[in-house]
Amino acid sequence: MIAEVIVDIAASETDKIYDYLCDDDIVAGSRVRAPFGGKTVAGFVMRVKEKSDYPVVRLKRVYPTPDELPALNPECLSLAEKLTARYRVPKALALRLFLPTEMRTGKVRELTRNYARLVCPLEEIKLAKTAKNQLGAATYLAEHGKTDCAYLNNLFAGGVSGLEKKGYVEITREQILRDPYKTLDREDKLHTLTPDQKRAVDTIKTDSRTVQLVHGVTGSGKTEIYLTLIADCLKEGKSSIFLVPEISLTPQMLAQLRARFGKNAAILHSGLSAGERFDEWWRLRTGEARIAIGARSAVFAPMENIGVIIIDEEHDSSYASETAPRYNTFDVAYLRAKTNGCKLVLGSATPSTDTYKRAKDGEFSLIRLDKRINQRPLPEIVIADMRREVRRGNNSAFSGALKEELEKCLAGGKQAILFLNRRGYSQTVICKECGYVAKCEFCDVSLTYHRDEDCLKCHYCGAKYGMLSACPDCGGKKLSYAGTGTERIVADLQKLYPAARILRMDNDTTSGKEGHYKILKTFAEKKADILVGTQMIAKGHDFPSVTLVGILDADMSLHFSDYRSGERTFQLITQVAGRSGRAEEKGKVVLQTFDPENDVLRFAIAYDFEGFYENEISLRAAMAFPPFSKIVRVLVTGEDDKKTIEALREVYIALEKLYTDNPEKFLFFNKMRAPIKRIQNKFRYQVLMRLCDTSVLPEIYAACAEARNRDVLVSVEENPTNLS
DNA sequence: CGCGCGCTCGGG
DNA sequence: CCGAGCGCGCGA
Repeated sequence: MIAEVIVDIAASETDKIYDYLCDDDIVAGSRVRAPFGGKTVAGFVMRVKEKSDYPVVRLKRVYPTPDELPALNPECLSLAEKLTARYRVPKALALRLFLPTEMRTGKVRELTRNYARLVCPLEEIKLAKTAKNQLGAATYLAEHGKTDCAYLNNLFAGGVSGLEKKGYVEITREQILRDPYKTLDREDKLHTLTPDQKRAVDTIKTDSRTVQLVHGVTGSGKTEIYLTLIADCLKEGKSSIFLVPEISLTPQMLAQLRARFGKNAAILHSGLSAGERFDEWWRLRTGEARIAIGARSAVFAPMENIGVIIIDEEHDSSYASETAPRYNTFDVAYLRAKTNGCKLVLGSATPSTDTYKRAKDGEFSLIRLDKRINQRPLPEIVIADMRREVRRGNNSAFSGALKEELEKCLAGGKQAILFLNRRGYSQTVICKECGYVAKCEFCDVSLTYHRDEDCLKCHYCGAKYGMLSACPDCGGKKLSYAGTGTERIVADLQKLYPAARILRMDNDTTSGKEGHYKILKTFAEKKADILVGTQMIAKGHDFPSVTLVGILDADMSLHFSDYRSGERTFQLITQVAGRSGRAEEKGKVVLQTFDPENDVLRFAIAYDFEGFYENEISLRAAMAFPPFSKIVRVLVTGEDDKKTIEALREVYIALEKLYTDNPEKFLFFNKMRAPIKRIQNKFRYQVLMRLCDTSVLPEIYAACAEARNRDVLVSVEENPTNLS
C-alpha cells in the first residue's frame, strides 16, 4: 500500500504530500517514522491508497509508530485541513495542534509496568526445595492472581524470573496511567437546579441553533448548567469539551470536576507534568475519559461523538491564539460543533460586543440569567474622582475615599483587594535633568524598575539590567520614578498601615506552577489583610471575608489604543467588583479615575450591561469598527532590518494591488512602523487594514504566506487584541 | 590550485 | 527544516 505522508517539519518548503510504501494495516491518522532527506523524521498518514504517481523504485518505506490507536481521528484530520486552508500554515503546524507536545518530542513514553500471572495451577509446579522465593512467588500468585512484578520481586527476590524461565508464569507489559489529581477530595454533593437553571438547560437542548449564549450575572449559577449538560451527555454515552480561561483552572475548580465526574474527566492543563498530560490525552483518545477540560488548546481534544462544547467566560482574550496558526477558539469549536451536530454553549457575565450582537440579532440563542443564586445584591461601586484628589494636594495612589474604606475594612477584621494592572515598582525611570528614559536594548520600550531586586526589567523580553545610579547621558543624579506599579503600591500601603499584612500577586510573585495557588491560599486562610495584584486576581476566586475592592487606575485600560478598550474596561470592572462581598457582609468597590463622567464607567458602576452594550454598539456602528468591519493587521518582523523591510515591501505591493483592485471592500489601508518598533531584538512593521467585506481575506493570507521566509515572519491578525 | 563559506535545491 | 552540491573568493 501507499501512504500519503505529511512530514513533521513546519516549513512551507516541505509542506506537501510525500508518497511512501507502507504496510497494509496502516490507516489514515497514524503516526509514522519516515526516511526523509538523509534522516528519519516523524510523519502523519493523511490517506492510504493503492498506487502512487511517483516512480515506484524511488519510493521509500514508512514504519508505524507503535500507538494503540491512530493518533488522529478522521475529524481531527479534516479539521487540520480546514485550518491549513483558512490560516495558510504548513499542514504539519496544524496537525501538531492535535497532539500533546510530549508525544512529538518523544520525551515521555507510556508508563508501563510488568505483571506476572500463573499459567498453570499451583499443584503442577515442580520446584527444587531450595527455591523458596520461587515457591513463595508462585503461592502468592495463586492466591492473588495477576501481580505487579516489581512488587513480587520485592517480596521474593528473583522468584518471578525463575518461574518465568521454567514457563510457569507469563509476564505481560501493561500501560498504567498517571493520575494527576488522585489526591483531590472526591466528595460530591447533590445537584438540584433552580427553575432558571432548568429552563436554561432545556433551552440549550431544544433550541435549533448551534450556538447558545448564556448571559448570566456573576453568581447566577452558570457552572451548574454546564455540569448538568456534561453529565447528561455522559449518560447518553457522548463526550464533551469544557473550555475555560487558563487562569480559571484552579485546584478548587478541578477538584469540583473530579468530584463530579471522577475518571470520566481528563484535564489538559499546562500545570500538569509532561507525563500526566500525555496520559490524560490518551485517556480521551481511547474513550476511557469522555470529558475534556482545559484552556484554549483543549478545543483540539482527540474525542469522537461530541455531545456539547462549552466555552466559559466567552469574552476572555486568552481564547485567541498568539502564535501561528492564530486560530480563534470559537471558530474551531463552531466547526467541531457543526460536524458533530452538537451545541456550542458560550457563557459570560459580560459577553463580547460581537457575540452579544449576534445573539440579539437571532443568530445565536440568548439565555438570560438575571438572578443571583443566593439573592445577594452586587457590591456597591463608588467612583473616586482623582482630579479632585490632586486639586486637594493628594498625589498618592490612594483617594481619600479608598483610605477611609480601607481603614474601616482593616478595623473590622475584613480583607481587601486592590487591583492595578501594572507590575513592578515604577513604569519608567526618567532623568529629571535631561529627560533620558531607560530603555531595553532589544526592545523599543521603557524599562520598569523593580525594587525587590533593585533592577530594571523589560516586560517585553524579560531582559534584566542593573539599576542606574546616575543618568548615563548627562550624569545627573536625580532620577524620577513615573507610573506606579504593584510593588510601589505595596510599599506605600505598608507605610500607611504598618500593622497590615500585605500580599502581592503578579507575574513576579507567582513563579512555579503552584505559584498563584499558594498566594491565593495564604490570602484565603486570612493570613493577610490586603491583596495587591494585577489582572490575575480578577477571576473567580471566592474570598468570603473580602468586603472591599479598590480599582486603583480604571483609566489604564480605558484609554488603551484599541477599539475594544471600552468593553475590556467594563468586563474588568465587573469581574474585579465580583470579588467583593461574596458572603454575608455587603461588599464595596472604590473605583479611582481621572474621567468620572466616562460612559463606560457609569454603566459599569450601575452593572448595566444592556446600557453599556447599546452605547457601545452605536459607537462601533458610527465608527465602522468591528463587528461592523474587520480590522486586519499584517505584522512583519525580523532581526535583520533590511530583510524585514524587503519582506514588508513585497507584502505591501501585493496588498496594495488587492486594495486598488477592490477599493469598495476596504475602509482603511496603510503601512507603517508598528507602535513598538522592536521587540526581542526583532524589528516590527505593519500594514493595517479595515475591511467591510472579508472576501479578500484569503488573498491577504496568501500574500503573507508568499512574503515570509527564513529570516522574516509575516503574520496576519484579525481584530487583534493588542496593537503594540 | 585548493578549500571554505554562502546560497540554492531537493527530500518520496 | 537540514544536508548536499556547487560557485566564487581568497591565500600560499
